[in-house]
Amino acid sequence: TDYAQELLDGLDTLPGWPDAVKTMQRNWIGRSEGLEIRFDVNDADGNAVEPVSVFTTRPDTLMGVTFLSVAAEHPLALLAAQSKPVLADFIAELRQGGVSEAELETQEKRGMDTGLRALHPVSGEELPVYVANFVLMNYGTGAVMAVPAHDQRDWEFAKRYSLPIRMVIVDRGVLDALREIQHDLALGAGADAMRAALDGRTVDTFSTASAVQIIEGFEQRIQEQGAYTERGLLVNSGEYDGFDFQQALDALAERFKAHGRGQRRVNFRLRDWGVSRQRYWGCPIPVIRCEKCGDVPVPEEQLPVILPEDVAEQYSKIGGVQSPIKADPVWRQTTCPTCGGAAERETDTFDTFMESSWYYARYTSPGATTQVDERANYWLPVDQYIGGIEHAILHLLYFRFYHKLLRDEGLVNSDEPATNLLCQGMVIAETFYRDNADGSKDWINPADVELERDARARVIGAKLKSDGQPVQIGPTEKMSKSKNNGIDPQTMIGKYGADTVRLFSMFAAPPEQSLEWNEAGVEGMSRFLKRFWREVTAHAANPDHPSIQAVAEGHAVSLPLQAREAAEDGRGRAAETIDPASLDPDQKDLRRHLHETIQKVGDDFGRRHAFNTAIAALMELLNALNKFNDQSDQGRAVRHEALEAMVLLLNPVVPHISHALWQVLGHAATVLEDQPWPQADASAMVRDTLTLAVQVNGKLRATIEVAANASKEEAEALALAQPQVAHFLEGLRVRKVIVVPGKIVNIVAG
RNA sequence: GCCGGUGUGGCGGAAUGGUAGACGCGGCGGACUCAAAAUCCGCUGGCAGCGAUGUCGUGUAGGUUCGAGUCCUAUCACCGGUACCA
Repeated sequence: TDYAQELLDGLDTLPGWPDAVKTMQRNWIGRSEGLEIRFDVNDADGNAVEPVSVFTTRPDTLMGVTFLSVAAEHPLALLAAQSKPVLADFIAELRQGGVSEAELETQEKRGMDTGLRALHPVSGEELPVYVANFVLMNYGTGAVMAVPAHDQRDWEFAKRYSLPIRMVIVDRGVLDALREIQHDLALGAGADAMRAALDGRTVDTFSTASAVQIIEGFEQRIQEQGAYTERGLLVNSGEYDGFDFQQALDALAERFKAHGRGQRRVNFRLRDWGVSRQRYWGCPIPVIRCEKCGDVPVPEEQLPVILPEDVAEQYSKIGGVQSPIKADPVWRQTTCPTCGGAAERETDTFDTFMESSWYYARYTSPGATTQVDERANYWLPVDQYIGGIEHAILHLLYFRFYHKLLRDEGLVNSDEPATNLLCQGMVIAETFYRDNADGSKDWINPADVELERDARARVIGAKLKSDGQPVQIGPTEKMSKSKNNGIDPQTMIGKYGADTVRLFSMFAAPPEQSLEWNEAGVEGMSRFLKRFWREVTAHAANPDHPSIQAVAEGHAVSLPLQAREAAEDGRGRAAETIDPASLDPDQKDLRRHLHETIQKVGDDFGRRHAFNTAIAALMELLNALNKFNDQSDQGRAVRHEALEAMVLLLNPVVPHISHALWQVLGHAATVLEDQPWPQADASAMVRDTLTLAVQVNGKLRATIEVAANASKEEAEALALAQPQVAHFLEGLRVRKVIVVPGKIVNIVAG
């Protein structure tokens, strides 16, 4: 918690982290500002006992406090329980229950009166003190001031135990109504002071009767339907009437400071990290307990402390649910490193997050004899960290916290452990099963199942390949042994090759989404790579292809057969160069398509991390190349440029095939990885004409081709001249035409 | 409960306020083949229509906008986290 503020502020220095993760961490750290206020407390006989402090973010509701709630472990609860057995039983019962936040928050609100009475710090009124199951000892002070009119949880509690609900916050309309009544009263009584309360305004919006109605309606809603939790204006609060939130906060902070009864305070939801776990696996906490010397760290030369390995045997003796090293009477026995007397080892182990919090730093310093060495500062922070979104809070917060610890120990010199974070999804797959007679299920691997479809290609059933009998279709879920829906990547790699499997993994979904495994999809990727291979080798087999040069230079590269034959015929000649000015429209189109693809792939890989759309763009380009049968010199030159660029663009995803094809394209002497990343040529992307969508009242009615430099007026005139447009404008008057250059013409008519 | 996310054809998904369904899978039809596989070509959101085309359509209900899958409000379902699963 000492690092809470820094962990919060550090999030603003991480533009490369997903906003969802940063938002979750901010909420988890949960910084809130408010007041800590001390309430004096009397016992049932009216004698003063220890006072209680509460933390509140809503001091403006102070005059609406009708009781106090404390956690079951709170000292006041324990004090009251001493003389009240039924309360002691209740507290014991609450401690039995679950401790997780989800359990505490969803269970029914329950409580019990302690019999103690807190004194309101402003009014002096006596307020009951309840033990409540929803108050947590480790947040704030373990005690809260309950304002049922303006806090929904307190409201539910008050309803259940018939405690008063006192309205002290209203919206502007209600306050005005209240003032109207006071104004009327003041006139009747002739009291100038009341007139002053109106801030000099003349209020005649309300009659007294309607004002009463407004106030009663507001109050009734609170009493019957639930708390009003918005910030508003204070009423029923004596000298603070009419104040807004900030005024009330400032006034009360001042007042309590003067009386030594409270102060402004920043509170964090974040709790300290309890690093011990009562279980066997995990690193033993290297501490020895000595009756004489207390807790003594295990000396460095005795590290690491090794877990016993005969636990299976031990376990059968122990039974039950205890950690084997806790139950083992022998393992713990040792001697005290300080006094040499008999002592016992700590039997708790570390939370496994202890190791996952700094492994990345240790990885920079293999073989180091200290935790990390100077290599850490060369490599860190991590440029690109990748992990599942399920780690958004715990691991990724411990990770950041630990880095700051390492920094404060002088082991690293950066503030944050990773510059960029990508949260990837899980791999999921379909599930299939058969019901057994005893109600259990036999899960069947998707690879053994064949799907049945109706005429519309919808899946209507599934059957086991081996016996042809039907199986049930289950949900698509995270791959697991228990659901038998796992696919061994090695089997897939053996069948289709590593490139194909990688390509599918990148294509099936954006990385942050879950990826649905589907063998037919993998086959599709295999088809794409085969088509690409054929496209390149067919191009290379052309007698005019530059790869011939490679053989001529004596490089014994493994060219595809056709290319090799062409090469050995000695028919090679130098590559044609592209003359952009002499390209025909189809050649220009292909070249523009190529350079637009280069731009898109670069952006998708580098900025958007949208590998799936980058691959889709390359598939489109291959489809275009496939239709491009131009065998002229310039046609081949354009194709050659496109194929080389595609090989380079695909290299990060399919390194093996692209490495081979790079050689096929005539680069026997160079390595693909040494080549610069392709750059889009702006001049190749220039368009002569653009296609605009034409809408009438927001609905698409036609498309038009306009010159790239056409004016808005020209586009508008052409749009209005379309027969389809005229048809839909019949009987209507054109009111407005919106032209968005390069995109759309929208005709608004009515 | 609270915090974060997701919801689009038969399926995975695309669309960075401007032509919804790119690309892939599946399906249908055709070519090649003695045949099958592989490969290639064409079609493929629903409804109506021979067709041109029209119309509906992005969980649900509203709203903002000339224009909304995209922004806002409410709501439903599902997924992740909720501090001892890691």
